[in-house]
Amino acid sequence: MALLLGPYAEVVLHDAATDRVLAIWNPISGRVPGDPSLLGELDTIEPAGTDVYGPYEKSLADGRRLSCVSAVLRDPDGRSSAVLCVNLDRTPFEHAAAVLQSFAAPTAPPPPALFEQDWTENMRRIIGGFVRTSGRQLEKLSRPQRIAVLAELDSAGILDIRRSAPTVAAALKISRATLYSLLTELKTTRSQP
Amino acid sequence: MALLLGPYAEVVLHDAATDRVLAIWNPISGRVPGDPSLLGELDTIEPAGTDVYGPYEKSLADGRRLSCVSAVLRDPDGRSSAVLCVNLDRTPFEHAAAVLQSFAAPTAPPPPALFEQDWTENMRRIIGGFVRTSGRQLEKLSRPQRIAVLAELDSAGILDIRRSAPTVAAALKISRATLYSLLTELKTTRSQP
DNA sequence: GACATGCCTGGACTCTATGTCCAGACTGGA
DNA sequence: TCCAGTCTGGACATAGAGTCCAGGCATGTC
Repeated sequence: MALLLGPYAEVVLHDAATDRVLAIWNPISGRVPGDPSLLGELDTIEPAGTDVYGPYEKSLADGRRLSCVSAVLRDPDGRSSAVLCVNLDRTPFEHAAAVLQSFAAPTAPPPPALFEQDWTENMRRIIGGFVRTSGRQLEKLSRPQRIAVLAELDSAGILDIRRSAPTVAAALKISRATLYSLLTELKTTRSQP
Repeated sequence: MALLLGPYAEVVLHDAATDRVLAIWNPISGRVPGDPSLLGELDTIEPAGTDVYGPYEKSLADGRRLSCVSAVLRDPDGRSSAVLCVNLDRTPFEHAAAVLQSFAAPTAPPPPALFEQDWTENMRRIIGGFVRTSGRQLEKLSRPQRIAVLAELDSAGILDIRRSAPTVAAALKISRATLYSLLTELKTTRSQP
């Protein structure tokens, strides 16, 4: 697979037991065998049916975005034993697409059609992404981490939506009171760092 | 210009005095000389500086989207006398871009990044679009027309944003009371048509 | 085990935004 | 001139947004 997909795809084999990288081909992310996988709660991402997840999106620290699929490889007895991930660097395609689009595109952003109708989906993606990259369960986040998630949600405009507060609090599994407590802390530390 | 831009661009010359099409080359929109221009309040769209507007976006009934620029050609005395519009069919470019994008794109929509941060921009575009297609000034819309705009704004989620009501009312140049009046009428007629 | 610390929580509370109502003003016809 | 339809500012009731606090529940320390 690594050969077929040329220099733009990274193929990683994870050990599900130790949560570490077993082998890696064409390492875009710079990981080496033995590194922690940070798969976190991959198993619970998509409880629907198959053992193949994705395609979903991940980002590298340098901003490149990857399209990823993962497959769980199971023992004969059914317990998972390894996870195979293929990460494709999208940037070249995005660049080419941007060239084509910009040729005729108005400077105004393409009418965002229906404004992100389902903001709860949006919210869940942000929270889910944080949980996955931080590698800790939602319930076990530290206070600063919770504040960080809130900052993301806030700057994504989620909190400007009517009646969102209770929903957001529920999604973060904290009380409404705590939500506001975190929020004021976020704002004060932002103005006096 | 029509020759240069091949089969994908329509060039139209409008008579500002009679608001009708003077001449048209390569008619994508199917208009012929003598047709009404429906330029509406083009002159007030972008009061900033020059006599060249755009690029902005228009749509055809069949769904194709056009990138458009307009230039006002003035008499020596400074009053406008004609408007030259170039409309470029974006669909071929969009198709090509879509092919490239879909190759590596996750099925999930690309994280709408920052949720349409500036919803007021969004709102103005919807209102502006309505005014332009209806061809009537904002202040002179009929009640059903106002309801129609509100329906668009509503289904775009604008009204689900906190504190949007006063801003929306102001943008529509109606009072807050009227806004709610229109809104209840919209909702009752929608449930009992 | 006793205590201190830090955070979370439910509930009570205040204040602001939302939505409703109405009398009066305005507008475009008959 | 009057009338019907509509818009408006202001008064109001209610729901939602934020704030506050006395507890509760962990964790860590002695």
